[in-house]
Amino acid sequence: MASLHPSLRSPITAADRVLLEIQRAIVEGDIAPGSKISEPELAKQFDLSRAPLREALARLERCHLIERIPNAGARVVKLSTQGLLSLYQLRETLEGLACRLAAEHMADTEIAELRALLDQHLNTQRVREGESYYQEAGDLDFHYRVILGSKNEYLINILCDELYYLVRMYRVQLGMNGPRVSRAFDEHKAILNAIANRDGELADLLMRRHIAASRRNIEKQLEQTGT
Amino acid sequence: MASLHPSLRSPITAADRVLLEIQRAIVEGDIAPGSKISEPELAKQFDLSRAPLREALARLERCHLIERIPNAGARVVKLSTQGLLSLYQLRETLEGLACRLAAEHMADTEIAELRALLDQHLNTQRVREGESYYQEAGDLDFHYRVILGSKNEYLINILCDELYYLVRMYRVQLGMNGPRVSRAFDEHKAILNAIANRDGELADLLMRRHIAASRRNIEKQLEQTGT
DNA sequence: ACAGATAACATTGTCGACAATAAGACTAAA
DNA sequence: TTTAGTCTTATTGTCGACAATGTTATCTGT
Repeated sequence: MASLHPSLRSPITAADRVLLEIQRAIVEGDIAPGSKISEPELAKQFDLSRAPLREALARLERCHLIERIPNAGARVVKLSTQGLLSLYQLRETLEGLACRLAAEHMADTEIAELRALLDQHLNTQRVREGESYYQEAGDLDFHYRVILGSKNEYLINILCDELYYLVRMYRVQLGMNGPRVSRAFDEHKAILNAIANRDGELADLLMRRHIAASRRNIEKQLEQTGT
Repeated sequence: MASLHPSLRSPITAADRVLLEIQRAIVEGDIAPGSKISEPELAKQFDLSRAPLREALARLERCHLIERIPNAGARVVKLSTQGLLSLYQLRETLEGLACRLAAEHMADTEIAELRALLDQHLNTQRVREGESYYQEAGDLDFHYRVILGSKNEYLINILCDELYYLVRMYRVQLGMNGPRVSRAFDEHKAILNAIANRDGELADLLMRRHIAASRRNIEKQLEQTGT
């Protein structure tokens, strides 16, 4: 694979650590959208030199969390309805493809594991109803596994390493919760069944619908908050 | 847009220059696939320090031309049938989407310009029959404009900045030529017509077929050469 | 002779300082 | 008062050196 998630790579460098911290801070809104990134300031804050920090910034740019202008500096991205639309448009298509490929390429054992995962999520959902953290983690886990099941390295890279964090940022800052939660589980189940039946076309369709529904949900939140 | 092509950005830095040079060298095979990238060596070769070089390497990794392992170094990617398949699988879907969006979002003037471009290519094709360089440039130009016409920043970024160079590497090193050249023009024309008719669905379908045909063509070359 | 440990080497990661560029403040003229 | 220009300041880009890690060759013991 071109680039693995830092936490999954053997040697963890200083740049990796600061990357994860800043990534989290941006995604969760601790660093405000649109705010300027100051290299000296951040370097002092994390107590390291600018070299590993710049490495981290390069990767943050790669996953669309910041925008850099040469000789001018970097800014945290601003969320927008247009951006959300573009992002989810892409996700629909890409994860749809991932589903179709997963239906072709996932091993039976992988499918069984995925089914076990869903059952497990269903339980935790019942126990901790309304707590969006577990729900979100479970949802991401499901999507992750399907994407990995596609066995297409470029597709995996784009979805998991480049688009994922931005998707999460929209969800965290705009709130993915409410009645959609329970429905999402049913949709996951249906997708899994399609994959298990090796029906790539149906899996594709269901995943696209699933994401479209998710998009509409967030869009609603965005309009309430105001651009 | 998250990241523009270096040559299109106002301030051109040393890292940009060396990036373009190495990029070209890798794509055209001057630096052999699979060979190790030595930072000190390249720095000496291009007569600059390792800092801008590492910046360039980070971007090369981003467009999948090299693979880096922390503390171990970077290697130029190796071409493979599997890689080609994965890449074109993705391209089919993504450029199909781009076409559908282009049919929705391109301005009439843009469509007119694209038509003019195609006519122009037809002429140069007749004049310089068989010279694949112009053909390739023209083909890329067409695809570029359609992608830009989608008006989806993430889609544009992925296709133009991340996947493009690798696509070109396969084409350059394996040779896209022969009878496919003339047929490609007709396919471009058909795609353009669909876009002009605002028939996104058809444009999507035609583009996917167009790329699938292109893939089969290269695949054939790859099998002849041997893995 | 072969396997494992060890040491010498090379390469990458990180650091602090300097140079080049852009942003902002201040002055001066209309 | 506004605006254009200049100058100051701060930030980014680049550099050379050091530290940490990976790799390779050597040495030792069986």
